[in-house]
Amino acid sequence: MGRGKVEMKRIENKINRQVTFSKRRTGLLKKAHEISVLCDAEVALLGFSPKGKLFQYSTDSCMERILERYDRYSYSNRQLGPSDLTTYGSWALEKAKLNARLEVLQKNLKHYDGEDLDTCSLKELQSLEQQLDSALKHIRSKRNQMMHQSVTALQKRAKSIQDQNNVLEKNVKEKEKEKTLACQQHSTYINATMSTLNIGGSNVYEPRRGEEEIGREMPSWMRPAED
Amino acid sequence: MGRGKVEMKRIENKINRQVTFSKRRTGLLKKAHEISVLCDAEVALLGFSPKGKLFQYSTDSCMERILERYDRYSYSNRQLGPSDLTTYGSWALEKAKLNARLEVLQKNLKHYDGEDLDTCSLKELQSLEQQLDSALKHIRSKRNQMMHQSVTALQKRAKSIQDQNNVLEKNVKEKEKEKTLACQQHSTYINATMSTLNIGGSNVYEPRRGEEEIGREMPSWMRPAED
DNA sequence: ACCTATTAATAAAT
DNA sequence: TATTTATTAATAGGT
Repeated sequence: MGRGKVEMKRIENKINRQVTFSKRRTGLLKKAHEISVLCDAEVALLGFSPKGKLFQYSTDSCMERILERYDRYSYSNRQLGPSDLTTYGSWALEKAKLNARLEVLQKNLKHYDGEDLDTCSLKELQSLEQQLDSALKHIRSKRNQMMHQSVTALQKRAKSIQDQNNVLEKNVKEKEKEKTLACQQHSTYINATMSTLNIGGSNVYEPRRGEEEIGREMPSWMRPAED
Repeated sequence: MGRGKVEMKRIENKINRQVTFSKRRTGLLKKAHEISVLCDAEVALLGFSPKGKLFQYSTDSCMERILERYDRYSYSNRQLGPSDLTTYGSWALEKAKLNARLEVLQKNLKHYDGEDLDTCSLKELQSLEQQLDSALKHIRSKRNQMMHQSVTALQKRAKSIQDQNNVLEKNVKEKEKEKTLACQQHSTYINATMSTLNIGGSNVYEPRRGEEEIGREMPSWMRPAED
């Protein structure tokens, strides 16, 4: 919304970026507040400007309570144990548990990244290989599906533009026909006058059509991934 | 925006409230993402639906880093001493950070298992595919290396056993020779006696070599996986 | 879930 | 930075 669409990528001009940030921050905070009020939802929003300055919003100005709830939610959702072990004494235990869990997950992730394999047995390696192979199949299938969707959407769009084009072209041809007719009538009149006054020459204006933009907006996967 | 203005107060109708929440949540997440991309800002957004279900967004899917930055920012801004870290609110934040990190890791793990791919963009899918592909290469290379090591070790062991064998065989042949000689001497003596006493026949003890055990201990990858 | 009239957000200009 | 305005985007209410 504004004078023209915006591409969803970093605004390179520093000034524009800062201005847009200010406007959009206002909008974002407003929207966060609105959903909070209208829908009885608890919302916490925080961020940093391109300059690194903090901005935040939280329902009832209570960031801490929401973060706490987030904590409890994350916790209970993963069924790691009672979520209300938030008293002083339990903190160390909780932290230890979380850290332990983190460690396990990170090790697994490392394996999935093909790192830290020296501690694996051959059997573990084989099972890992099998799992990754299967995951890769899933991912490729999903990617193909998404690409196909993109292509379909593009084709649809191209067709719609082509239709529009045909209509326009027809329109233009009619207009030219009318104009030619008018010119002929005019020059007939001029020539009659000319022959009387003995002056020569006549000009007809030829309009040019702008270039079309089909294909300018291609889906992201058609472009090479940046960095 | 919609068919008429809306009053900024809680929507009483439960259905409408839920529908509006869903729509606005989508919009809010989108706006958060947009300001993040367009303006190079780091944004974290989290909240709970009227039903209490969590939703969240964070730049680069890294809630943890942003909470940490928030933590540091608040910290330096308030210019508080380390003692403040022992207040309840700081615990909540610490835990939130850990939980956020856990969540990211678990999501990644799911992706690595080929699950939960619907929330991925095409670009994310492609990067995931690339990563898994590379990991798979590492893993296969590691596996080949281990197999090769196994084979080499086997060959070495086989050779050493063969050498031992040769020694033993030589030894045995010598022993036999000696025995044969002894027998011959003995039998010469016996025969002499025999011929005197007229008793016939003779027996030579023939030792049997035990079976060798080469190949009994094969590396685990040569066996079919159990169960 | 999809549609569309209408309001809201905002990009660019000032 | 604030205001204006043309334009796009979000969405309320309906199907």
